[in-house]
Amino acid sequence: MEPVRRQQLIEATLQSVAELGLQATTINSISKKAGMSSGIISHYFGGKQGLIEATVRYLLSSLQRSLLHKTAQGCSPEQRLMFIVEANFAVVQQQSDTTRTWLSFWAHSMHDAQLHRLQRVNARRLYSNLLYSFKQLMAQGEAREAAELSAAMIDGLWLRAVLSKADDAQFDSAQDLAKRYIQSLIQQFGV
Amino acid sequence: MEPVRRQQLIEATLQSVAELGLQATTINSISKKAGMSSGIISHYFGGKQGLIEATVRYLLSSLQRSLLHKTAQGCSPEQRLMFIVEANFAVVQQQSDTTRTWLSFWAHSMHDAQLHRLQRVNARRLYSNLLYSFKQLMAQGEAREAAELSAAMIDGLWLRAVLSKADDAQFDSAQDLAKRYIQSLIQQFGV
DNA sequence: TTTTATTAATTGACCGTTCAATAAAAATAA
DNA sequence: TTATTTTTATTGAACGGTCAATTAATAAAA
Repeated sequence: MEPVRRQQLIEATLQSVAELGLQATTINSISKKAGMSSGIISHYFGGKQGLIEATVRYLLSSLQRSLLHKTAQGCSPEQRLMFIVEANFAVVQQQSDTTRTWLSFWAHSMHDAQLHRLQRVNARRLYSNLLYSFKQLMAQGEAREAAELSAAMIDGLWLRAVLSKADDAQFDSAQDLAKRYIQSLIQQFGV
Repeated sequence: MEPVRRQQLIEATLQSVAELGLQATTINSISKKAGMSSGIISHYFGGKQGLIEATVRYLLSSLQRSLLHKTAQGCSPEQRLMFIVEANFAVVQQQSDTTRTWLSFWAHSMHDAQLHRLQRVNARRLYSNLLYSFKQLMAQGEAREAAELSAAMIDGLWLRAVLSKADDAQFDSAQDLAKRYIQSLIQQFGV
């Protein structure tokens, strides 16, 4: 029963944060959405904080899993870079907007040590995923700069799309810009 | 007395949000920092919400004012673009980090209509400030794309620096990357 | 005195957590 | 099989604390 309930509560949390924001998300708003009692949260997660943290961990591993799945049967470095962009933008894919949920969590990470650790993992992972492929296309020094710039461009396009409450078409357009930017980096620095 | 008190309360709000986050900022934490009673907030701002909104407005106008000041006695399009970057990164300037304060506000804007309007103003202003200078250096179509990409790059570098709790040196390094990126855009698209 | 500025105590709503009670399921004994 | 006990899963009311907002009282200035 435990793994089922944990998953249900995590999904209810995602829904509640997407809808109300982290600020207005309470154990009541979550448990009501999950169709359970409020006490169950403390029972399975030790408290609200534990559930929030588990939810972020779930998002993180989803992102990672989606990238691994796309690159499972090998691909070229260029293609892998495009997959990284897709994975990072496709956080939207699932029902409702998980995007604003990420933003809530990252903003909160500035004042929460545990969440900040998770944020750091996420930022470094994007960078090293990019670096790995760039290194196969250019010298190490250029690859590092390309990875840093690409990471910033992806996050920046994503952030501006989220904040302006962009629709799917606008998200796709931002994703295209990110891809074209990476291709221009390859052309500029590639051997 | 009113304008003095309003300014004091706005600055106390900035301090409190930078220190505790928007989530944990209460009318008590603000009024204590300002050395006043909690009731004064309702008196001058109608309530907590009004004070938060006034604080964001103050940040927005500070940003705009700082750019206007730098470009007061005319400058070349390239130089103006560099000034835009500086203005957007120098939100740090004042004591303590105002940066995480911005992040708190923008995250909250996803669930607050009034704040969302202010965010939209800010995003568009950065874009059109950039566009104005790019148009003097390249064709309109290229200028539009350059402005969009630059805005995303600035925001992305800024976001990653804030989230990783970068120190002043790392912030400067991010700022340099942004400037160099804009220069590369000019070289690429410039007539 | 009248007006303005400010305080500090109070109010009612809501927060997260705890916990005794209960329902359902599983195990054991008859 | 049936009856009984034990374990597991879940509830929801109660508690202590904190929030934003209000308000009557007070101090200072005009």
